[in-house]
Amino acid sequence: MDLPTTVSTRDFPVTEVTSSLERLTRLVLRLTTQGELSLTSAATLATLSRSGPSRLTDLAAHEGVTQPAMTQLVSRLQEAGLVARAGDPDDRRVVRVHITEAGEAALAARRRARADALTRLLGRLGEAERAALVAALPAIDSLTRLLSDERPATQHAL
Amino acid sequence: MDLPTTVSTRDFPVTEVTSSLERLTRLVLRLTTQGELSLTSAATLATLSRSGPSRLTDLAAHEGVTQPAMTQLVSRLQEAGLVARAGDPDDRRVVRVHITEAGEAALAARRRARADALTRLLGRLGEAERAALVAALPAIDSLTRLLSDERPATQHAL
DNA sequence: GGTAAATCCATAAGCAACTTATATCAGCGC
DNA sequence: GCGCTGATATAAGTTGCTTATGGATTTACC
Repeated sequence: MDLPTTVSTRDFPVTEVTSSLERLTRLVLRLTTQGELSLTSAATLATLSRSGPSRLTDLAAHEGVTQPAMTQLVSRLQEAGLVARAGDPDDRRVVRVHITEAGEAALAARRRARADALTRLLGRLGEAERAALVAALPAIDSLTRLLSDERPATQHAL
Repeated sequence: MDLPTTVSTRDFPVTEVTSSLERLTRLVLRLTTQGELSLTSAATLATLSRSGPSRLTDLAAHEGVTQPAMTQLVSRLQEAGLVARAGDPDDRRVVRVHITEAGEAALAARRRARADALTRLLGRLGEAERAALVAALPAIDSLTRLLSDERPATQHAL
């Protein structure tokens, strides 16, 4: 497969990218909403699994939600037995949240389910499309990074 | 830039694709929630603009939400003056929803804002990344199509 | 070292955007 | 003209956020 060797910002199909991204977003969203872990729940569990026990405020900042939202999310996860709260002996204001074994298991199960589903789908794409997808991953991650950097400052669409 | 010439399903980095897609989804979502049109609202307006007046049930099916959800969404959009309801003279059970001029304007404004924001972001990617993104668009659209085809049948993750 | 300010978390109230279950009303077959 | 189906509406409940505020504890300043 060949790519255009240069794609300037001028002739970039901005509208197409936007609508493709939105369609994809809505699908991922709808598929996620089927009674399993929400996107934010899963992301929070993943963060806890990767970074270890964290304070509520840090989690909220990391996942891009307000602190009350994270308090509620942690409460829900705690009720489900997926995380636990513990006081910090050094600073008794802070709550340290850590993932439980059940939480790790739920995270692993979710990852497995998603990987399976995606693998099945990918099998139905052509070679070229798979390759294109892999090649675009760095760009997608760059976009994500740019977006999350810009977000707090200027509130802009997309 | 060179791509791997073959990427089999076996060695495809499924986990990376999944997490990249989810990060991107959460960002698009959060950026969308800032008081403008919701994703579904915008999609509905776009459908109305493209396909003309439609019945509620058809709209609901097209956007993948339940009929009551669409009734409520249309009511909200109507209150905002972006759509209007009209009875069908031939079949007085049906309501035909059509977009208003204000609706078209809102849709255009949203598109412009998103295109601008995206253009700005894309300017900060490298040439290679932009090219990779363009090249991946067909694959992303194929994925979207596969997902929306499969969804009603098997309720699966991602 | 005692009060003021700042920081961390929780609670309250409200909202958006869904869901399921049910009601209403129009058309249609027999 | 009765009953079924089909199109929409209404009701009630849920999830996952939001802003505003309060209580507890640490930090900083005089």
